[in-house]
Amino acid sequence: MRSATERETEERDATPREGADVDRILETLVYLYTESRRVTKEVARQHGLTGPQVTAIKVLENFGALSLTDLSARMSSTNSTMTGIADRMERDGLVERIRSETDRRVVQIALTEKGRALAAQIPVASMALFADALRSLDERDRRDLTRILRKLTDEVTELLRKNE
Amino acid sequence: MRSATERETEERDATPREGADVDRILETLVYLYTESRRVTKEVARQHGLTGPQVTAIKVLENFGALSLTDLSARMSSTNSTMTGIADRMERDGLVERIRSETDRRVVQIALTEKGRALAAQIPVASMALFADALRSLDERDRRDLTRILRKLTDEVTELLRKNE
DNA sequence: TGACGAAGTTTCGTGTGCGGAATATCCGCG
DNA sequence: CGCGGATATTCCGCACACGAAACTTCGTCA
Repeated sequence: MRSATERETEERDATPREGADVDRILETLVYLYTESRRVTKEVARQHGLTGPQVTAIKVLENFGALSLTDLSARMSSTNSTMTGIADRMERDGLVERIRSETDRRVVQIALTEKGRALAAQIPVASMALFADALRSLDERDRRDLTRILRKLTDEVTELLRKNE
Repeated sequence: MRSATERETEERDATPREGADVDRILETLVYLYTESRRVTKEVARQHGLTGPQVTAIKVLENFGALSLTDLSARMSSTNSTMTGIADRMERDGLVERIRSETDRRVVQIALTEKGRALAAQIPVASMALFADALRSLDERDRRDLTRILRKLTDEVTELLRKNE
């Protein structure tokens, strides 16, 4: 398969054709992730929020006020995206921006009373559907999954480091 | 932790505190998924495309012309989203819309010559980073992961069916 | 034939999501 | 002090992403 040019590094890929199960795994993950996000959004909407807003509100509830950079890192988002989310949450009176005294570049995002009250009403942080499904796994499966995900994370980190 | 109000339905959560590993797994999955999407987008950009456009082009290469509904289903997207993606790809001469003769409601999305040529140049369908990481797993881990994901999918399907 | 509900697509409004540029501030070094 | 590189946030333009509404066409049933 592939093509004729195979000069690249091929440390792995011992048996060809094995891409089939990789494709299957990917397709399944995309399905699970997409469907979970859809449900999360639906649940959030019942509280007048969006998906990312629920995530933000729960993160802030757990960790207290965070700088915009820390908050976006926690959410695997980017600063420019987080700015918009914070804007809309500030507009709706859920959070407030507090300029740091010690470092005036930094903006702390803090829950307002209204935000805190709303956070208390929402039981799950995010991806409720996925979390429910995970809870249905037995102890052994969950350990295996954790182990495999750690390997994947290490490999991804390695690949990212290598390419930049 | 949490708070004192615990009156809610607690069918599960037999042992409290076990939500910790679920949270960890979720966080890891979100990280892996997000980072992979970022890299995919980066790779796509080197061909003048976006992430979803690469996915679409490879799906169409594999399955031939598809109706907009079928294409969006394959991509775990929605019709309204797919309309926009198709618009931009049509604008760039990668695909063309062909009205079905038998059912004039249906629009077939088909690759143009330019689109087909571009598809041939792109080796991986999508989520290249994730796929690379998956390939680094040994046989046993991959089997375990497949097994666990199947359980998760069944559970998610069940939960979705139950709630609607 | 005509009404009518169902199915396929598009349109609209809003909210992410991202990279790159612009801005403001911090820090160390001379 | 003043300069330049690094860091934090915002701004801009574009591409998703989704639900609801509008529009066209289809199938059916009276």
